[in-house]
Amino acid sequence: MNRSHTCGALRLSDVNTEVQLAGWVHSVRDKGFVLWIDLRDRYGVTQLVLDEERNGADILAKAKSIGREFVIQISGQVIERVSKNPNIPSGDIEVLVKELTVLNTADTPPFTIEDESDGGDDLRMKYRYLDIRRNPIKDKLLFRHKVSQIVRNYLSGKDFAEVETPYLIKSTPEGARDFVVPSRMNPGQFYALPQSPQTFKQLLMVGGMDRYFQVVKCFRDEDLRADRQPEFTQIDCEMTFVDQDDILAVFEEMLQQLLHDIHGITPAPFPRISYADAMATYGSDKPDIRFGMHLAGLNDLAQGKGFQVFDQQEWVGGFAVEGGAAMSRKEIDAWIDWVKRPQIGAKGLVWVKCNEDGSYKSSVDKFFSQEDLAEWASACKAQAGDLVLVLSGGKTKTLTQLGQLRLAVAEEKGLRNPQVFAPLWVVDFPLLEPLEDSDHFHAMHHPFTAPKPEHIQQLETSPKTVLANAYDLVLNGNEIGGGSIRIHDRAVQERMFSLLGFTKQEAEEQFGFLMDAFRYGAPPHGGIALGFDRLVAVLGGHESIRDYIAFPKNNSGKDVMINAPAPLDDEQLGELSLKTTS
RNA sequence: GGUCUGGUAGUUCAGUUGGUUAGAAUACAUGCCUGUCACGCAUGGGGUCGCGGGUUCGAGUCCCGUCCAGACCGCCA
Repeated sequence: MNRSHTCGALRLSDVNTEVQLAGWVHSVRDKGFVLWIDLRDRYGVTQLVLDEERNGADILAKAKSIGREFVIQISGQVIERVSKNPNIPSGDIEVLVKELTVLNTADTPPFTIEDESDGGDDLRMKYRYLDIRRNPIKDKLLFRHKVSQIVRNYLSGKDFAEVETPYLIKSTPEGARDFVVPSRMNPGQFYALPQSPQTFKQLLMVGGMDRYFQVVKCFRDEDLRADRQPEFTQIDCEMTFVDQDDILAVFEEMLQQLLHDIHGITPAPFPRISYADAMATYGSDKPDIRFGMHLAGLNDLAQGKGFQVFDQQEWVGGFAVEGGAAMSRKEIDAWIDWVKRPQIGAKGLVWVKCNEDGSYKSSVDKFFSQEDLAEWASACKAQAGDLVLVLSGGKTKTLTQLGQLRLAVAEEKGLRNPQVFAPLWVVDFPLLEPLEDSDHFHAMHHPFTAPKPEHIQQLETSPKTVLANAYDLVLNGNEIGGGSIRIHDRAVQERMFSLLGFTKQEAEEQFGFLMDAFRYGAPPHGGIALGFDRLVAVLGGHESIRDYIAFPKNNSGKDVMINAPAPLDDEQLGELSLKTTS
């Protein structure tokens, strides 16, 4: 069996060439006297032609019996088309079929194998192997390959070595829920699948690997979203003898390389903003900076004027929507309903229209003068014709709500253009988050993140104010990577575990291997992990990561094609000591 | 764990206030068609209205429960 060309290769310059092609029958157009077959493979579509005069009745009859998605092989001669099709690259030629072999028949597929398929998500996932024949999915998988090649080449060129770390490891209580694997040879004991290779890559640094990367599967047993899968891929990296700026420089250049090679863009040096500024200005630690609409605090201007709703709250703030004064009452009411949804949880929404004539019209005219409203508009940098939207409440919660409203308004106004790329670094994250109902803390990044050296002495005295050498890489409102300088000092790591509520014994049991390693000359090190699926999706201009994964799980963590997960039979359960045999 | 939306032909969907034999497009089958490429034309077959219960003279439509799918909240160091 052989083919001389792929189905995307032949052009006018190949006319008169004898060729062998193989592929799937995309469509058959039977015109009676003449019959065309669109033959498809990964590389494209080539039209085959058969008629009674040139091919004879036998082969024409054979071709008439062929259905969609049959796998066929033909040999024939490339000829120039009488009627050309400018819409496809091979549209100037067709292949006059001389021999035709049906390699395999096919049932009628459950959905059309077209760019705009009629198949719903569920059906497409069940027959994913058919879905992958469609250009949009095929192209996304090839795009993923391209991104991984650029990344691998870039990192290899920077002396990073790809090292594989184990998948069967130990469960730890910090972080997400673990997927666990029972050990047959060790009854009643379990491996866990890694949430990330974090400790192993640090041990590689202790081992002197100096620069490591891995394109690696990670596993988290948490509820899913459109951009979250139970198994997902990270570009995991770690470097020795570096500070934060060194790491940011390497991975800023990597994303620049990707944007350049993929989209022909050479972005300016990425802005760096602190976590505190990101929250204050954008109400998010992963701001979308493709557009303005910066948040502004309005406490000084809006409180103490007799409007009880504001006066009772910790914080009042808002932002300006360009041209928003033209919104109808109905449109504004829709936004009021939007912020009141339980997912957002605001009690209401105050609005101020900045009229073209310099006057103001608001939902709180009874309480505030034109001068008051002018000051709000000024604080939010609103111009005539803009609309100021204002929320109040607890500071953190209200900032988050405004941030969500900002994104939704931008989406509505078409400001979230997926072809525009706005990367930035968010830096200076707090090291610790206070836990409710506890004296202990939660690691904002993870327990191995180093405090800023100048903050180490206040770890115990003022833990909430300790900042970390931790950073996130953000692209278009998506967190596509995060990392930190790690702790490499045993004593500091012990203090960190203590703040997180580990007893000395628990820390020893969970992470003794790491603490031991720190006794034997652990070098300063740090790194980053990029969410590969999400990076590929955002670079590809899409929100959902599912179509960038060959065989994704659905919302319930199920693979509907192979029907996983599934029960085990009693014998297998017994072998794994998961069922007592009676 | 929670909120919301949906489930009707192989597929994507419509189906009014509860009322005759549940429709359209597409796919499929058959026939016709001298250059198609979303080919066209004609004809035809195709339905457990997710499942269970209830209200009613009568349920795709209303109510309750349940299953499945999707989006989101919680969760995701």
